[in-house]
Amino acid sequence: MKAELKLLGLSIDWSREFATCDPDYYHQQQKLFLKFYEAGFVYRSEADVNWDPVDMTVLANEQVIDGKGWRSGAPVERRKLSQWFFKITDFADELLQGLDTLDRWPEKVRTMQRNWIGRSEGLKFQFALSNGTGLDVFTTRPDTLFGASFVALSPEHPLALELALKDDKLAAFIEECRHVGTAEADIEKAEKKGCDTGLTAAHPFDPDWKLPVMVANFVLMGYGTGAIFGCPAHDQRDLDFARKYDLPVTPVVVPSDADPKTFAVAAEAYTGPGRLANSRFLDGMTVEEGKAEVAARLEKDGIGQRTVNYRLRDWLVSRQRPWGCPIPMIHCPTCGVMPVPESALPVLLPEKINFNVKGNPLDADIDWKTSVCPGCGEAAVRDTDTLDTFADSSWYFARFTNPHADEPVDKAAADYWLPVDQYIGGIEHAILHLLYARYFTRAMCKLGLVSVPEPFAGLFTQGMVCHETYKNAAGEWVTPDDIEKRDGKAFLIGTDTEVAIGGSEKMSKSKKNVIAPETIIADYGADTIRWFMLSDTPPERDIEWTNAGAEGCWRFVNRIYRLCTESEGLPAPGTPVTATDDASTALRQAAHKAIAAVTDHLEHLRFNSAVAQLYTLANAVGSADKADGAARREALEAIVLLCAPMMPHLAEECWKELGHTKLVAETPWPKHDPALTASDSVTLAIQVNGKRRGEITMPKDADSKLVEAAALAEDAVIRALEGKAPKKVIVVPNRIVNIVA
RNA sequence: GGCCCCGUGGCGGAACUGGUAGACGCACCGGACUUAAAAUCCGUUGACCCGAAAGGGUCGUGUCUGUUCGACUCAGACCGGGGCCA
Repeated sequence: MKAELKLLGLSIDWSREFATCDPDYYHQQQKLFLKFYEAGFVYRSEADVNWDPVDMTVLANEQVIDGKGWRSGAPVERRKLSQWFFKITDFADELLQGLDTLDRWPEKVRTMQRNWIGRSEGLKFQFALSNGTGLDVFTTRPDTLFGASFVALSPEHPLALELALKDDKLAAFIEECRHVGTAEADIEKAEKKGCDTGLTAAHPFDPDWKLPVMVANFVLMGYGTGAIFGCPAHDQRDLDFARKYDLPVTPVVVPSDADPKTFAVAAEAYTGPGRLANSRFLDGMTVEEGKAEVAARLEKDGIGQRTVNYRLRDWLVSRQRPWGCPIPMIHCPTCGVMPVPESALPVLLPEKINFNVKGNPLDADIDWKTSVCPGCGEAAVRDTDTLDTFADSSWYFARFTNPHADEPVDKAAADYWLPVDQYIGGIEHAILHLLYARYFTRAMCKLGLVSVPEPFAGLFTQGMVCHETYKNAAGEWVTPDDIEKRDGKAFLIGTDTEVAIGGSEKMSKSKKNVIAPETIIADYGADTIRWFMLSDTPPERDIEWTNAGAEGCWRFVNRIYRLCTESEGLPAPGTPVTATDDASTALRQAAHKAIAAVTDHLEHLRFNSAVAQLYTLANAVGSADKADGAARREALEAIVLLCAPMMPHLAEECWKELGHTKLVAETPWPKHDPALTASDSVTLAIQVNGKRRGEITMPKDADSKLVEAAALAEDAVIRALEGKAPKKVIVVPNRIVNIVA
């Protein structure tokens, strides 16, 4: 990896290099963990967690994609375990509001994070149950309270579990629910099912109105209070459920164009705006007024409270893996959970790890895990979990500012460098890494370790490099290095054995569709591959690797080199350009326009457009035989300097060939001369009734009357008008003339 | 289901706040140089039609409507692809 980066000639300060698995790094991370612990940002709790049966570890919610572990792809299971959590939910609101300050982040990523945090305002209130207890529910639609027809508990709700002890049918139902995946999407897609508890709940505004209390598979324990009231007319899940169990469906919100007396809900719940109906004192109110009225009344009665609820869950960071950063905690039978004193850090991983054990090798390593309690000095055991490796990448950028500091973060260095000006990563990090890193930075900021609340001022999400995939008859992936193409079909090199050509996918080792950079660099050189990767596709899109494209870039590299070495009659470096003939002036204009355009494109990361400008300039130089030597030198030097960020090796070579003794790297970026980028004549298109009929060349900023007269005098215009008099002439200065006939 | 993004030649893609659609590259074809080839250089290339030619015309940015003197660009509906949340 490092060798590849060096071969590509990337400008990286290797003196700051570290690996997150270095004991020094995880030593600092353990200190950071303990600071978080002291500050109350970390807690331990028993909870239903996502268990990856292949990786044999728990995963955070963010790391479960479509019900599967993000690394292993195995369907996750639910387990109840005692685990460490970062209290990221305490930061939910500021993480959400902070998104508004990130104006150099893609809107898409900000939206994804907003959705993930999932803030919703609503009302928490209590139902009085027939067994004499109270049940808290959360709703975002208190306005629909008179449309309620049941109350539902999550299968994991404590009350459900308690009732199941005496109710076999309910216990069996809860057991059945456990077999559905933990992902919300799975639960959503599953058929809505429920089981009656036998209890009833009194409507908060009418003690005589009793609602059945059910346990339902679509109610999430992790959202709100794990209990809801169901209003079938205005929530699709509730409606599906009500239809199945034949519960009443009473519309209480009526759209403005419908009659309250006849409005009915059939197969689709109505979630739009409207006026309340069938709702006693709420009748006639809007949805918003209804929400406010119900909340105010229940708050006054002391059984309700307006609350904000988040979808975001706390970040589960314990991992049952023998690599990474050991959690610096000790479990003492007497003192409980004790942090390892800072003087006893780092807690190093064992030197030898025995993987031939069931479960976590650290847990099986008696020598390693046996310790003494820092409180009472008696025998105790270490926490055998390691931190989620996403923690490692959540603060490394702060460590980079001074990677050798004795503390996790050197404040002065961090203040100098942070926030990161331009962060680049794949869109797949939109929620995981980018949310965790934002959380860490805010937590560190609260602790005074850094001064900035946000880690990355600018974010750019780049695309992937893709390539065709190949499979042999046995269905195994075949690397492109072993393929040759004949008549659009692929064969193993030197044989008639055909292989199937699959779709183009992100280059990955598992699919073997990787072109190793070393090979390409050996064939074409590092600059060709750099140029190729930038040349056609905008960086945010996926790029399709084709050899044909690379060949074209190789030609350009050679062309630039030839232009610089074979041009004749160039004056010495630094010679002022004095010629004013047309050819020289035209070349100078081309050079300065390119300087202005390339500079602008590069600043906006539009590398493909910058490349196109350089081709245009190279074409201009190539055909400027008549231009003065000094003008040609100026244009060539512009090409070399403008190419340098993309093709540094070529640029230095050409710069030397052009007679310079300093490096391009030491040379200032070129500046364009505005006098040369503004031409004094412009070509305007002439339209008749919106159709282009010709063009005229006029002095820049010519008087509209003159432009109009010139346009009307054009042969093509006269022909198109067919003798009709123009009704109206629109002159857009320096751009276009449209004649309406 | 909701929200968001995307749809332009054979291909990758240009086109700033509505103002000459297809820049630039790839590929293809033709030509020059060469005994020949490679390399290099020059030229054509959105579709269709008229013309011997010069040239001229019609259509054209997923589909259909609309706004406008003028729409790849704005609005609405739809089709297709992708993403996020369900």
